[in-house]
Amino acid sequence: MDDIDKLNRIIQRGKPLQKGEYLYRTNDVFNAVFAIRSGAVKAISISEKGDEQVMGFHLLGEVVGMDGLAENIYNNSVIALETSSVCEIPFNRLEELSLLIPTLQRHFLLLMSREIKHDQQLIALLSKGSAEMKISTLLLNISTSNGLRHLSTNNFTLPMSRVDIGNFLGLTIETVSRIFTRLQKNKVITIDNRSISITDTSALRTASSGA
Amino acid sequence: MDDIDKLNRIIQRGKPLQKGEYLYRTNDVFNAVFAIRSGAVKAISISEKGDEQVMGFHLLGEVVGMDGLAENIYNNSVIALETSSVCEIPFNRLEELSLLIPTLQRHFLLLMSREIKHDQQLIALLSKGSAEMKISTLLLNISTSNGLRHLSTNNFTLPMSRVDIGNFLGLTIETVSRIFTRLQKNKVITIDNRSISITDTSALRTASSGA
DNA sequence: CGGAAACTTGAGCAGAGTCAATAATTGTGG
DNA sequence: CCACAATTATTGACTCTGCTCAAGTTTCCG
Repeated sequence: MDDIDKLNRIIQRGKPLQKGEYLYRTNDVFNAVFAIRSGAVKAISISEKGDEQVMGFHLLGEVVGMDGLAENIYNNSVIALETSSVCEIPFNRLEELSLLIPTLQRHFLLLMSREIKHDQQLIALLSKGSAEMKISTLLLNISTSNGLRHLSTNNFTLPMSRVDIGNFLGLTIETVSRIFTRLQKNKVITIDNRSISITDTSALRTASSGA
Repeated sequence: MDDIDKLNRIIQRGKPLQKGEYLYRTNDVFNAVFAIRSGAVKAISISEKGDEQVMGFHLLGEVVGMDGLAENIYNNSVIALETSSVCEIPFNRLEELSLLIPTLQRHFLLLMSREIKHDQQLIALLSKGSAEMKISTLLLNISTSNGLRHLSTNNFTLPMSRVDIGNFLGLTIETVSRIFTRLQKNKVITIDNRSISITDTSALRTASSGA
């Protein structure tokens, strides 16, 4: 794994971001992508009318910043939801490197197309899903992501507020809250503020695909 | 423009697709992207439950098939909405070529990131928008796309059915129909089956951003 | 021409939004 | 470390947008 070695040499470990700090902002010049090493961030875009749209949450292990690649400026802003540390991967140096490591090109294409796939799943969810389906799916996604990083799939703390969840899924905070209490009443989850336990995964899975 | 020359040499002009014919299907092996030369197509994906989700419409001048690039199989299926002709751009030969034409690499990244941007606008629309906003936005998008190709921005024929529109925007066909008649009553558009005239563009723009 | 598919329109209903009041949690300065 | 303010979350009553069900009309196409 010599390639990994070379890669490691150009990665910069940045200082941790505090909650609410920006990793980058819309229209900043694109010069790096970032890997989340700990914590969690949200990506947002601002509409012409000035209101915020949450485009996604990114947890430990995920890579953000690809959205700036083509036009050389970031399309979204990314904000820390909690204290988070990120690795900066400078892109100009990465481009030099891709000449040496042909697989790297392909790797980037893969990252981008994964993003497209992810966005499209979200489109399907937003287009068809009830409030309960949306929230159940979000919980399952976080659970799955945790699984990949060897964290607990059944007990975790939500890094984002109800406002962010509602904004992301196209729901009001009241509805988000009501769905959480409903899922709890139905013994699918246990939730206390932001700490959540999935008590019946298969029921949650059923709910996420339209009871 | 020698590059364009080289490009032209590897493009294949295929036979026209008839309405309802597939350009490619989900899980087909990826080997080309396609430029729409005339007509219109829709991209769809099928959920686990077997129902169809319209992921987008692609009109004259657009490029489809990028969704297969990373994993070497197409994520979506693409179907002709009307008789359409497409150019096939074989990817393996394009890859050889990118070595000769460095700008081509960048061009592909641009196409992909444009797709991401587009998807994200759709996410914002689906997440926040009322039925009227959704439909107005769709009409404006078609109008704009026509403008780019030097077609009429104010009078055109919708290539897709109400079912497809509803499916795409997360609405029922009844709602689609009602919104059309409402926009007509408000003198924003004139619509007769699939032929549509935008009579008050600024009103339509207002409607699209939330009256 | 006739049947199927696509579209429109209406009446009633339900899921999610709005408005409003309260409770819990977090953060801050004394 | 406590008290108070600010933020965040819950819950209830009511409203409204968009869905369902149903009937009728128009368009398409063999």
